[in-house]
Amino acid sequence: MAEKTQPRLVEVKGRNRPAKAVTSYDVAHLAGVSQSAVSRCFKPGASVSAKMRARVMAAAAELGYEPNAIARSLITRRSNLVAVLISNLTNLYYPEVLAELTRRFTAYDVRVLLFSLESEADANATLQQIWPYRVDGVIAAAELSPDHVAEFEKRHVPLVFYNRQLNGAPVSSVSCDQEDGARQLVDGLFHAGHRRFALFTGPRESVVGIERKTAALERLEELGIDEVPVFEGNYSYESGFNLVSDMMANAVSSNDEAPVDAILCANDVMAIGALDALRVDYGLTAPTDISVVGFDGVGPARWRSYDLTTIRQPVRRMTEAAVGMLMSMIEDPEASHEKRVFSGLLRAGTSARFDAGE
Amino acid sequence: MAEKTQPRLVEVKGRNRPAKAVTSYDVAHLAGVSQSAVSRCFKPGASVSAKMRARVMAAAAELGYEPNAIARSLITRRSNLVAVLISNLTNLYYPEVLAELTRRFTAYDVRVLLFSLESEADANATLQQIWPYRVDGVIAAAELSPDHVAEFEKRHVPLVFYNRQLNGAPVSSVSCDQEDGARQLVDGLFHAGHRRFALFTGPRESVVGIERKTAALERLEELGIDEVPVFEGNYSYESGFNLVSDMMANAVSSNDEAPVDAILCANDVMAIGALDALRVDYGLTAPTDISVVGFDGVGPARWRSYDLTTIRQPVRRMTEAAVGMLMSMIEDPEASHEKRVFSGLLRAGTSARFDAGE
DNA sequence: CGGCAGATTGCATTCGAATGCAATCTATGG
DNA sequence: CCATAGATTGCATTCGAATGCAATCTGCCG
Repeated sequence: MAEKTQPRLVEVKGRNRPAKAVTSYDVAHLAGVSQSAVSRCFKPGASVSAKMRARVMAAAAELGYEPNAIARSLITRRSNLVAVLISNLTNLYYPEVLAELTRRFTAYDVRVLLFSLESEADANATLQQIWPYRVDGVIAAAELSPDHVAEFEKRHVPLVFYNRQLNGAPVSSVSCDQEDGARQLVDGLFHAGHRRFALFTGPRESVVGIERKTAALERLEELGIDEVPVFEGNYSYESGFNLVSDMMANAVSSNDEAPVDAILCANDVMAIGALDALRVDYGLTAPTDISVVGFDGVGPARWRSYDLTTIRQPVRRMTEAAVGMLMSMIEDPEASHEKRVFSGLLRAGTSARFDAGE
Repeated sequence: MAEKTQPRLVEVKGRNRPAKAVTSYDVAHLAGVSQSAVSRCFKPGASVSAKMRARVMAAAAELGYEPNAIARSLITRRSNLVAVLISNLTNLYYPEVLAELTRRFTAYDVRVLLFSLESEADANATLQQIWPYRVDGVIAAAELSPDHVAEFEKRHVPLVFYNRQLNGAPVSSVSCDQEDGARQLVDGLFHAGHRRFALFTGPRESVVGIERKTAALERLEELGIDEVPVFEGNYSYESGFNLVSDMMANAVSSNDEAPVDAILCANDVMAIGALDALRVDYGLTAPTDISVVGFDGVGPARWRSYDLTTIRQPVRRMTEAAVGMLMSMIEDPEASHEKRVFSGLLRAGTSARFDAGE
């Protein structure tokens, strides 16, 4: 019966030619069945007799057959690929997120295409690279413009933002409650007696940074504290380090002590930079002389030299939510959008005098 | 002339159906040309008249056409995808490598499929996920067994190891000269007068770790120093931290001072952990009381609390080499294998008394 | 104006797997 | 032993772009 299939398979694909990969036709030929049978054997839940399955699998194993995902994607219109956009990978916070995301997508048998954006301008170029691959969905831990988001709509590509928003726009997102976190930090510092605050913010364009900053300032105002000096950084160690001297220079005059007693940093790495500058350049140590808090809960926040008081983002739960949300949007494109916001967990380290409870 | 093309395009693909993406047929139809013409317009260097190109591009723009990379890959047998395998992403060293790799591949118009392996056992499963996608090549910053490598050979998938080897096996690789780095560190410490060394190694299975350790021990022996206590860690901060007490407990008795005067750590993060433990638990600070050196040159090594003396891996050059090597293997599958080894650069911090020599 | 080389264009086929439909097989019941 | 419903299987087509080949067009020269 094997003779029924076309001979070209045998002739053209000897073991001497440029090494074409094994196809379902090859397997079918060897097993003496049709190509569709082979295809069905590799599709869960398809109608195949035990005998057939055994023959086909034996042949497939013998030839080392692997279904071609490219061909499959073409016909099924499902690539089983998702794109993950990350704005700047060297930010200590993202590797953990990325690792979790890939792990979870793998569980769904979905592959991750990684794109690392260096700037807003990259977004355009990156999207152009994504569309041709017909990804099933996208997770964006990077800023996208409303126009970009509209493109997703138009192309019916599910999109889930990770820690980003697009103000009122109808998009799905998973994020950490930055405002709540900022309030927790402010409250704890306030209760512990701090009254002279300073803010080290993220870069002007960072939405997350703005949320943290705004919430902190609002809360401080509610507590009757105005006139909070704000210094703009860029999430880097150096910026946290350098802002300390800016802050000191900015101080009115008081030579006797630090001009502020608590610094709220936009992220952990800046807090770490600030702590170092305070100690190295000014001989001030936390929490005795001054309090410093961060945000994110990255690994180094737990290093003993810093032991930051910070808000730990629940990365596990957030990534689980993001992946789950994207997958269900892929399954059901009609589903409506959803925003899930997770509260951060306070991690009380020793970088600040802090009083969490009532 | 548009009437010449099949009408099904018009009928089936109205604007009401489940939203199929725009295809080259749609563009061809609108422009009144053949599908092949459209295809040629999107292929650099194809034979197309200016007039034709203009018409097609106009139609394509009007419809928002994006070539389908999946379909293209099927026929060209080139997916323009590469897989990057990374053994454990949360190791501080890898995010930088990963960011560089994606950046460079992007320049070649190649997309990166990311796989993060958590253990050796994952390698099998991961490879199974890779084959169906017919990636053009793979960069492995993870251990693979000879059997795995044989699979690459068999399937003619170019493979470049990043900081891994497979003893004598004929594979391409890019790596940092671990031995040389270890020697530089030993020499510098020795010249500065250190004589009582200890080693904090990476996990037993880590090839890189073994190289660093072996080279250090050999060099020490050449310098007449035997009996070097070796403690096994796992590259983590905690392991570096904890090994300090192991080391102290292991010391003969001398209560007066540290049992060793120089610790060679397998990577920066362990060195950082060690520095913290020494300071916090034993009141010893570097470089006065003891010297600690790391390896890699990750960002936190430059943080002022640590300011590590370490070997900085030339990540830029290494990733450039890896990407270039893989791309040329893809272009020319016949090319022979190549190993490129880059020397690390000594970064002299203040975590060690150190004399780099003439 | 005829002829010819080179440039363009279209036709038809191909890549490899999935799937609707029809044909065939199997098991069951009468 | 036959009919019939349900399970299997094969056939033929499809997904969307690339490309060898042949047909057509252009421009240039004599």
